[in-house]
Amino acid sequence: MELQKVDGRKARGEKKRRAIVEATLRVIERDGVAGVTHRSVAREAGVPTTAPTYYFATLDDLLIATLLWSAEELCDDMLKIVASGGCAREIARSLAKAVNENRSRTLAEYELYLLAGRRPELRPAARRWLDRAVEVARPADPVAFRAFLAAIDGLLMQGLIADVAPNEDELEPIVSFLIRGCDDLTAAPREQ
Amino acid sequence: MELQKVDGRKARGEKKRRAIVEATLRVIERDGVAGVTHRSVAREAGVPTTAPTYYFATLDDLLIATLLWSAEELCDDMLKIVASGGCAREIARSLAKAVNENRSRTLAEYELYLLAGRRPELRPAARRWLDRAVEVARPADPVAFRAFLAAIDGLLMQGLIADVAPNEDELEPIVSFLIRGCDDLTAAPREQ
DNA sequence: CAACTACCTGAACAAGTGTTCCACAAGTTT
DNA sequence: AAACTTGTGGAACACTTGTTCAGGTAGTTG
Repeated sequence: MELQKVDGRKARGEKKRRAIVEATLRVIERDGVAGVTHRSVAREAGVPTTAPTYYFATLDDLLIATLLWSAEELCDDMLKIVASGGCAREIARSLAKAVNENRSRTLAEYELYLLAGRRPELRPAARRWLDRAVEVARPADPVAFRAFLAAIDGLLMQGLIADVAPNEDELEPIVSFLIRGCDDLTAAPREQ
Repeated sequence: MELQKVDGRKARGEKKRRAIVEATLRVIERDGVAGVTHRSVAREAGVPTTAPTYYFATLDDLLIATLLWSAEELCDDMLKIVASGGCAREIARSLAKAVNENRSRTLAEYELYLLAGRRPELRPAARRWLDRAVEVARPADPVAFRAFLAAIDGLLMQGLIADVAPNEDELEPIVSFLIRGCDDLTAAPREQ
């Protein structure tokens, strides 16, 4: 009991810290990275103006913390897409969901990508889902798999700038084309 | 002579206007959309602080004008990639150039994409190269072609967040995989 | 030449920014 | 209990932002 006893103050603080990060992500989803200010985040999180400054030395630190955290969600989302049993229908469904129901989240995730392009420290986080995808899929044909991963990014981005986002029926044939040849994406290690 | 005589004042104004747009694009390439302010643009263009406001009612108008204009360059660049004679080597070379020599320009172009995601008025411009690509290529297999176009976006984006951007040798096999089946992308109807 | 017009800009303003500071509240330890 | 640590938040500061505006300047016209 005494062992895992933690300072109640720190516990509450840590909770608030996470609340601030989550509020920041909501702001990014709504208004983009440009809309992130100490005050807008504080308002969104329902904390005083100075709270974000207290928990994060600088606005940049808050942004980076938020994006690193959101990168894990990106990773999960993407892996869910990739590992949809290698079935084109499932993959197409996930992609369609990303550009429709989860549009703002997807948009936020690509803001992360872009920011990573300018800030090397964010790159490992932004790239993580790509590395993990290769790990879990163990593709028989690495080249085909890289093409597949690239196309996922492209389909999502292009889906975000379409007048009406594509649905799963439109996406399915394209996905089919991409995964033909890597019949079962997760198959490789068996015979080798 | 008298016919095409234009007010010298207006001519100078139009020139300055274009200089401001070009300066804005340079700022975007260097610091991203976030770095665009009346003052930063004015400094870059070597004009007084109020000049951008004079020529563009609002900062947003300036940003939109710049992005619409840059979208034409994006279109040209992308078409150059797509229409590299349908040869994988050429396409790979163009892609490698985009993420190396022209890295900052490519980054700026994806800022346009992302902004278009949030501002419907920018979407037609951002999408233009996709439509034009289909026009000029007249692909025999539209599905394969869409997959190819998506993969271009993905390869570029992923190239931008890599620790070391890929070179043409790494890209070539992936491109080859993508255009297999659409042997000659520009082949379909040869009836001129 | 002067009159006119259209373009241009320096100074200024209100609003919003990141951040600091300090008094104080809440929790923990001695 | 007192002494300490940690969390909290209102006021304030220096600074940057977008935008306005009145006066000035260059180009055109009579």
